[in-house]
Amino acid sequence: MIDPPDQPHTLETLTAALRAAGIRVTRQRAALLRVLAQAVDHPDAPELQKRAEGDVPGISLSTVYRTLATLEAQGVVLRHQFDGTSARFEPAQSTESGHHDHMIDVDTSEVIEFCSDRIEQLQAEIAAELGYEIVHHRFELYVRKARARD
Amino acid sequence: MIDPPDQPHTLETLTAALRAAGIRVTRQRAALLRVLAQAVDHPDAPELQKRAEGDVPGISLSTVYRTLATLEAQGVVLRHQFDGTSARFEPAQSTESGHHDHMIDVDTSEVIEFCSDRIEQLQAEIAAELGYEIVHHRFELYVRKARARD
DNA sequence: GCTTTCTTGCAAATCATTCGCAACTGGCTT
DNA sequence: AAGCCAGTTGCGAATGATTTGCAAGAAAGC
Repeated sequence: MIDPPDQPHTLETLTAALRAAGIRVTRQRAALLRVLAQAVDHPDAPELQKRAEGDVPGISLSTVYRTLATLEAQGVVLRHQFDGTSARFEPAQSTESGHHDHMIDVDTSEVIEFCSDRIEQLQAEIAAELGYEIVHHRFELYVRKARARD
Repeated sequence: MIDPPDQPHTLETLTAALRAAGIRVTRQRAALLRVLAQAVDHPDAPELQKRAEGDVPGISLSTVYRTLATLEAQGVVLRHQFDGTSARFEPAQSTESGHHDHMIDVDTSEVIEFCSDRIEQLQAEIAAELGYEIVHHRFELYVRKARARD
């Protein structure tokens, strides 16, 4: 797991950190890092492949999956498995400003991020009360745009 | 969707309700209903098949899956897709006494149910605040038994 | 009891993801 | 700058849970 940097990860600090972790920064990995850093949404593997093709024509889907697994293991990306869709990924750096959870618009599949300290607190209490400690959690709201009230 | 009964569903009221909904209560479906009603855990499809074999030797896995899909559509069972495991099922009737969420012991895969009104309330607020209404949600805590403190 | 329609069991198909393997390439070494 | 070599890639095949096509079988109404 790569240590949190003093400054937000840039592509440079990040590749350096990866190299330091004994992970080669190949063209395909660099491309995926860039594509992930630029993503404002939550793309899945085929979508990331498509976006990386600009940098590395012919990058294979297996490489995308393998790289994502590697980056996930390094704590650089987060994998989300929302209901009924393939896995979606986001850079962990977007989490640095605090943990967030997700709302999924069931009509559009759009993903909306939100934070709630109270949820975080509440779940820790619940676990503690039952004699457990939290390893990780999953909190997803499947939602639909509220109808303007009549 | 089958209406909530005046009394808790028995196998009888349930099969009657299903028949009324135009769904034939075959031997395999009856067996699965019974097995689900008796389950205190959260079995997956192959496990349900195994348990139903007592009543219906040779019941096929596809039938189990198909039946579970049918019962889910009727609101009779709930399907849970926890991380890294196959889907697990539970009778919806165990939800009648109020909604519950799940803690999954990452060491044992054991599923522990818990209720929290505050969570329910909180998530409704969060969604409303962002202009959405909740269709359903997913709240799972992946936990580990707390080490007795030294 | 008979018929119609819904169900079943089987095997084959899906679908996202992973894996084996031979060819290739970062990046340290000299 | 050239070489080495373990870590990586691309390909295609394998995986594993779940779904589906189809012909044979069985609920429930008549």
